[in-house]
Amino acid sequence: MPSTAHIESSSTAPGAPATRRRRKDARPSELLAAGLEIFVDKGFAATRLDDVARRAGVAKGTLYLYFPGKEALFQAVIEDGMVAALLAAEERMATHQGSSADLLHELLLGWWQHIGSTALAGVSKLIISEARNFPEIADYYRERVIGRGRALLRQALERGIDRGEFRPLNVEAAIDVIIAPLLMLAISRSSLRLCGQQVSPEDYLETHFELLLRGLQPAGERA
Amino acid sequence: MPSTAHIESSSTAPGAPATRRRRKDARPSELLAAGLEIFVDKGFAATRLDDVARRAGVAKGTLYLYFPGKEALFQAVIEDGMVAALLAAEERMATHQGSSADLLHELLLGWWQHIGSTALAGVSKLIISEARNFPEIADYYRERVIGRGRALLRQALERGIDRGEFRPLNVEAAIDVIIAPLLMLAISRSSLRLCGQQVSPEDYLETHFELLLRGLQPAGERA
Amino acid sequence: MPSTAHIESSSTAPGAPATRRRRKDARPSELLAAGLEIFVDKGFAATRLDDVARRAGVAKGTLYLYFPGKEALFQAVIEDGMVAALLAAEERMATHQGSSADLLHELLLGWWQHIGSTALAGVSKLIISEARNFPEIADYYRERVIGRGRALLRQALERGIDRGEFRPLNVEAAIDVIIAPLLMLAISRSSLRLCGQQVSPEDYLETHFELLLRGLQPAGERA
Amino acid sequence: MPSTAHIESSSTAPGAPATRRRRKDARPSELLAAGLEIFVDKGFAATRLDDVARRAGVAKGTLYLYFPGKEALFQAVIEDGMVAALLAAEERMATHQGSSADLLHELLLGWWQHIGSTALAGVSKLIISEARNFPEIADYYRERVIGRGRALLRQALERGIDRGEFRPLNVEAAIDVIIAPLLMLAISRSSLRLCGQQVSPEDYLETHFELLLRGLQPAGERA
DNA sequence: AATGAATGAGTTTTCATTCAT
DNA sequence: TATGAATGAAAACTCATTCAT
Repeated sequence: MPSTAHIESSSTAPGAPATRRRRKDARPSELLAAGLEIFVDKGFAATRLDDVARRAGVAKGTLYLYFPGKEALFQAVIEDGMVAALLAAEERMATHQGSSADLLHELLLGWWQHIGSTALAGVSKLIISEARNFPEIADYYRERVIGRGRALLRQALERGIDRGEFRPLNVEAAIDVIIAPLLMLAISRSSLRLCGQQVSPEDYLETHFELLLRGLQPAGERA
Repeated sequence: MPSTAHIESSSTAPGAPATRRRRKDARPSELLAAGLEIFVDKGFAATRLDDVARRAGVAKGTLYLYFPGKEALFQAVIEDGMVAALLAAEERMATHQGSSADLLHELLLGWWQHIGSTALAGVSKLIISEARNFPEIADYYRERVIGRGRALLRQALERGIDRGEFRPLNVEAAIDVIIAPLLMLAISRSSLRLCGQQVSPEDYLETHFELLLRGLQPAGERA
Repeated sequence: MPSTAHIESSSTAPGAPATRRRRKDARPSELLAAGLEIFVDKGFAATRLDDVARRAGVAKGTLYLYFPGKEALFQAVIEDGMVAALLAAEERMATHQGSSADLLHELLLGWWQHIGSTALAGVSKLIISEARNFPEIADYYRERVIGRGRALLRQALERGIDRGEFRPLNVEAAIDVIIAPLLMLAISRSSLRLCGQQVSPEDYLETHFELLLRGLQPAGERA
Repeated sequence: MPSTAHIESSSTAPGAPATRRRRKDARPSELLAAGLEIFVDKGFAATRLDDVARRAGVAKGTLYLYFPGKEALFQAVIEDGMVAALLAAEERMATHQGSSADLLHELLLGWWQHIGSTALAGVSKLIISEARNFPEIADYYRERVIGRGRALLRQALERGIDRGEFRPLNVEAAIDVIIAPLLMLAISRSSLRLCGQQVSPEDYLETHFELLLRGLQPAGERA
């Protein structure tokens, strides 16, 4: 329901024929949304296709009209989520003009607004839970999604270091350290608020940013 | 209930009779270890008890002599892991005398040495993956394990702030932000190195610590 | 019920309007032909109505406009095949004037030309495969088709015996023995050439006839 | 039930322990027998594994302890039947000493006694019905079983021709023609007595033999 | 008339759990 | 205690049949 990956072009012009045309084209995304929800909730093995179908408002058999099987649905769910996440990420990168600190801030908040706080956050938990059972999917996710995110951060960090805004440091390690709290936030929300939930996501992210910014400052500068 | 899953060989006391030590005690821990491994690998639902038994070197039926069912085994595995983790944590807290920075460093490294790098790390992934399916377990874990870890960190942070070694900040949020990279490291190792694996765990942790320390420094001080 | 399955193009009368002849009549025979092909190939249970429809070039739903269900289609296919086979057989029996041996030869070859070598041969395999699942159909087939064939042979044999062209023998048993190679040939072609296929159908039938003729000769006569 | 392919060595010495040992070793052949019966009756697709299990007196799941799936059971059933049939055939071939006519007679009757009249006859129907769905099985059957039968007949015919007992003729075609009534008899019994059933199998075979023998006689000889 | 999306009963298959040995 | 054969409930998947368009 929330943020279905495909932004349904339900915008059939107001004057369009009332003929509620066969659901054919809407179905897949309804199923994907339902699948995402339940897969995230229960995991792959514990998810019953019957439940997915019911949540999507169709019968079990209908699901098989659109996906050849459980695994295919799972893959489609992930892929769909990834595509949406990447689209969201790309948009973020509109050439930024401010300071590197601002850019960083922008990245963190942007992630939260367009991914972390949406249903897409669940994909992360899913990948983590099922990585061992679906290594190819995990690989793909690491390359495409994580990789993209890392690249964005790398750009920001390196620019900051070049400009003397940030102190030199082990960039790759830093990237991972910066991403971790984001992923944990996403996971936590999909899991059962294991951590990072004693405070609001906003405070959490703000604190993360503050610590990070000071942590990156060149020696001798003031906060 | 049955003690540690991993620190086996505890009773191979030199003077012990060559006769195999009472299997009764050994079996459960072998089963727990096998269970942990496979549950972490596959998740609860996808784990076949048959596989667990085989890995433990017993027949499927034997498992039922020690645990009333799959779920009970799962709970025992988690509990066992948690107990071990807590024991490891407590030992760490021997009244520390150095600076708060040192204490923090000690906490991070200690976690790595006694938990993050051991099989116990898998428990985190397990909890995350199954939290929604076993809310009580997740609750318990959050209170006991995460809670304990948070308490340790809180102590360290508050002491540092009190002593003027750290700047004042949103402690609860900071705790979460500090823990996140640790959890991600643990999870990552149990999953398929989704992140935090471009660099060695040591570099990763060191970078985390460096960033953190500077991030915590009172304004005006030099790194 | 609807006539022959295969002798299509019957009404392409020269003077017919260019407008496609009423489809209504054509559909069933297309469906029957498609049904025969696939039922023979896969058997009743393994045949998907979807495939039959596709092969007939219509949608699955269309099939239900002409037949109330799968079983009805099956029955119609068999019936249609039987009717066609009987028509073919009757034509053969135009009062024959030659020797009984010639008549026999005529019967065997005629069977081959009008049934054995056509799609109708498949019906035999179908009946054999499904007899136990559709006893009424098998009964009907035995009475009508096999019975008719047996009658033709009986006539020929008895005429030959009466005229002294053939030796007296157990006519009923002989009929079965004579028919068997024909049926096996038909079946074999619909199955996967299990036997009777080391040689051409023509040689096979010729050898059958030769053996038979000598076998029927009165004692003391030369071949 | 009749003629289970594996002659169960139930011959556990009379004094053996009464301990009805786990059925483990008896199960497969019970399942094969049950499978043969039902597969022959219904065909592959229409056979429910549940029924096979029930007929074998076990639960559905048990079947899977011995065969990985429906298709595997099917293959095993065929293979088992073939092995038994071949064994029966080989025994028949004890060096025969009489006339070629006697040998032929022996072959036909022997086939009836050891195959045609037993449950093995059903395998033929099965192969014919399912040849198109399981081409490899059909191929194997043609080579091994039919091929073996043809070889036996070929030997007999060629010997007879060499000795002048039979007239020269197209041996390969003759083989097929001779086998056909046997196969039809077997099939007929497994199907619904479509033919060859107006008379007893014995009369049928006797008539077949008589016709055949006369049909094979050198020109000029008396019956 | 024709279509093909949707349905759900029916089968195959898996696996936690039981229990006789 | 330990075993592993047996069970059957539960879930994936198929496909004949229906029906709104």
